Amino acid sequence: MLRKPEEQLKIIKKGVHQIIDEEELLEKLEKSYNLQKPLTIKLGLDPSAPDIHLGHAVVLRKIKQMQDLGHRVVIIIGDFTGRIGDPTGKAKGRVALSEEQVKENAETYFEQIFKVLDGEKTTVRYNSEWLSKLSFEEVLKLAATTSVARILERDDFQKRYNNQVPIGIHEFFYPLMQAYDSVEIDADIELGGTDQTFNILMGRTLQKHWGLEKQIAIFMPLLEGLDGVEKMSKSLGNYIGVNEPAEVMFKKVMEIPDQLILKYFELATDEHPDEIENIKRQLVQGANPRDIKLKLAEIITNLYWGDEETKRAISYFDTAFHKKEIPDDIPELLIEIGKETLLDIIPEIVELGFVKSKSEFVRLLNQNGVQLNKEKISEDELDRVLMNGEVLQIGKKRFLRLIK
RNA sequence: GGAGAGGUAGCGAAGUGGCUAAACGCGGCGGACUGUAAAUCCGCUCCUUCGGGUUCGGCGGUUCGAAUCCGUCCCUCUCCA
Repeated sequence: MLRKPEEQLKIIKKGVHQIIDEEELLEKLEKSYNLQKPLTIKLGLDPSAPDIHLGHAVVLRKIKQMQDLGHRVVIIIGDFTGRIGDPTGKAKGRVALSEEQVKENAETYFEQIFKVLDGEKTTVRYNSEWLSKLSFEEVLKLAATTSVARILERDDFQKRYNNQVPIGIHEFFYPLMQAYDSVEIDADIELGGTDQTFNILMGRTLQKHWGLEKQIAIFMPLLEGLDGVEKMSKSLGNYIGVNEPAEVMFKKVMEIPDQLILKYFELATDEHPDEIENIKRQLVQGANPRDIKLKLAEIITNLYWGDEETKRAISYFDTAFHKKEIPDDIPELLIEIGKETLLDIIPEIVELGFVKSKSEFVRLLNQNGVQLNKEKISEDELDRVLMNGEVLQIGKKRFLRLIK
């Protein structure tokens, strides 16, 4: 049933940034093959930010490949870690999540994750199950496995320390708690982005301490977001969410900087390496990156939304941005009788989130950023009575159809 | 416990009684250009019924007037014990 260890290794290695340690991995694969016993892959999730984006998906895709090789995944919902705060320190004093919120977030996660992973080969655990039961004595034992100097090696701590940004003592336990999860489930492999280096390696240290076989650490490259510089993250707003509507996803892929096209092919699609080589050649030979990007956007959108939705997204993109016409499939606003001018509906479009505030609307208007039926309008046209089906547009991408 | 330095818009950072809704940079948004991207240029970036209203860690005070002065509280950093 399982493929030969060497073959497995080859598949696993594709696209990864680093494996610690490759020889150990081969040994594990051999053992697993000989006993016909799948390996346990650990995937830890923070329950506070339930939006999965293409950056997360890089890791998920790799895990899926291993599932296809017959291995099993244990998802660990970090409900306990999530309850005490945020290790990045960005959201200080974050409110503790209630049990229900955690459950709710977890559900949202699953809905997204299983767009990539195989649910049949996945187990879900909550780390409060074991972490909340540790005694102070056991916590001390945990803490004694490392030193302050070692803990401060962690990138995030180091940065904050140098920038004189506070670090809570309890935050030192984050890596330890996460690492302890590996002990608890006796993980064979843990995957993560390179930003997880410290935490994942800590898992190895702890497992050794507890007399277990050390887990293999597999690091995936970080995927840059739409800005092309920072890693994709929700808080930076440069992300492409797997749950975003097909049209949005398509458009966002089209917005990535050209230099990232190949990286996206490598990390965000399941294209064969030969095909990626082929694309690289085309680019070098001077193909218009736009066309390559169109293909990329199509492949990615299709992975999450399927053929039909993807077709719709393509045609939306083509009309709205290429031909610069008004697409069919846009949000609508029902106009109440008696409030039939643009001026009248301003409060409602603010309410809708179409514009942030009335002032912003006025500003946009003065900047030639507002169009009605593809014609720029000015302040003194605000009191014209609107007709059924007219389309209000802001900038290049915001459309609203007015219905009577 | 002691000494010192700080807390200003999404972020970084000026501003030490009125000319400050608050310089400048980044980010974001709109326009031009384009390939939809990048680069570049221009504009905008608290809310508003356009009269005004609410902002500079919190609260209270001084003053005709406070981000700026005083009191108090909270928070952060550094050094010492």
